[in-house]
Amino acid sequence: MPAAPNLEQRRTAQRARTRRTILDATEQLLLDVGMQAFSIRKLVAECGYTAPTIYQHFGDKDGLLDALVDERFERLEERLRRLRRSGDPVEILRTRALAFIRFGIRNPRHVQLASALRARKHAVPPSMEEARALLEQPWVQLWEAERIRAGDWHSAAQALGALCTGIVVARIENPDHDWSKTLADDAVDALLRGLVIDYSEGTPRR
Amino acid sequence: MPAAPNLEQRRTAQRARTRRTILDATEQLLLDVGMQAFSIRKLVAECGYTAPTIYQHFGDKDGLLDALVDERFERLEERLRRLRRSGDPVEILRTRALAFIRFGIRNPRHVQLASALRARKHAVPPSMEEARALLEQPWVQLWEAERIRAGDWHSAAQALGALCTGIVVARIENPDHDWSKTLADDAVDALLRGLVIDYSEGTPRR
DNA sequence: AAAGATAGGTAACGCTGTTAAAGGATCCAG
DNA sequence: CTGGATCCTTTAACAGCGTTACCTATCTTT
Repeated sequence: MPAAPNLEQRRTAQRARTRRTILDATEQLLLDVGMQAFSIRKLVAECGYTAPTIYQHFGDKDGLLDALVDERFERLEERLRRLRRSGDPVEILRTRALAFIRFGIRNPRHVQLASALRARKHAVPPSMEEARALLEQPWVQLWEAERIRAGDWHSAAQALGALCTGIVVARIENPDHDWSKTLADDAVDALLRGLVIDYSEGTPRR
Repeated sequence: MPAAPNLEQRRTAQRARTRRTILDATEQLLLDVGMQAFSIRKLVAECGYTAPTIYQHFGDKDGLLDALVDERFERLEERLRRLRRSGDPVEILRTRALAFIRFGIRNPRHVQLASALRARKHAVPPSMEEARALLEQPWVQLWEAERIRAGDWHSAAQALGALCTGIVVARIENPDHDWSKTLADDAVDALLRGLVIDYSEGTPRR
């Protein structure tokens, strides 16, 4: 049987609860009115707390949105970690890249927010950096196995990263365009074919 | 010898001049303070005109920025048109894609602005759409020559477009990262190798 | 029971985009 | 040469924004 909760424990628990409430309301309002029309005033009108409370917990409007984005990107990090780690590094790359793209397409507002936040401050949410690292890491093995066609290891990793963000950004920025259903698969496959030496044809896919 | 300018001609000339002044001041202020801190008040304090004048000419803050972006992207369109149109379509694609990326890297503020504007309104600057069309057009020839490896024609075009915007966005969003000097060349080459059937090795480049 | 910390509320400051109403300059008709 | 119409520009204000100095109530500790 657990001991009665300490004072400090209760306090931090309370803090966590109000943080949660505020974050949930933020997410809801953001989905309702869009990130352009989102404002602290509307948020406090809906979430029950008042402005200074929010500033006490998150410091800043950007801090609040940062927290929201970071939290969501932690899910991506988790998912990437859950995918299999062993086997052909190219296959790992392919799987992670597709998961990355899928996540971006399913969370357009958060991606957009992350981009806007990075545009004004220099800070990147740590979970996002972590996800990128997971997407770059398998390239090291390929490099050591001398399976990278041209250029250095960074170049290849950055190329795949750029392709992923490019697909996500393009699809987010004009969702009405009739995007090829197989775009992500085709593009990632093609880039990997072009970058890696012996991934030309005999891949298990298709 | 030209006739004395008509009244209407003189008026539109005058309009064009003030438009020019305002746009130049906008560009300057934007470069000075960054797009986050840019405001109409600061603009009117620097350009000599007052707020309603600007609203008369551009309708809106977004309209003003739209005009600025559109104007700049017309340069890209021109440059893409100036590049050679004949020869191997793959080579045309490669050249245009690299010009596209180069332009984005050299005009980060305008690209960022275009992205931000597209995020709130649905409108895309026409010159930007034109540039994209120029980047997609050569794919049709490749498709007719049955030189596209897998998927449909749209898929390939969208993949290359996504890679280009991805590289630009990535480099703009964190300019401090030490980007591989050959990233753009390597990435575009690799993707084309993976997408097009007989572009594997014997390209004139390198 | 007194004292002190702490979460939360009140009300204000300075800034923003935007616009209604008014002021002039410039051109045509008589 | 003069009266009137048509633009273009300015003055002054509105509503909403992010943010913060100050105050209040509640609850733990001594």
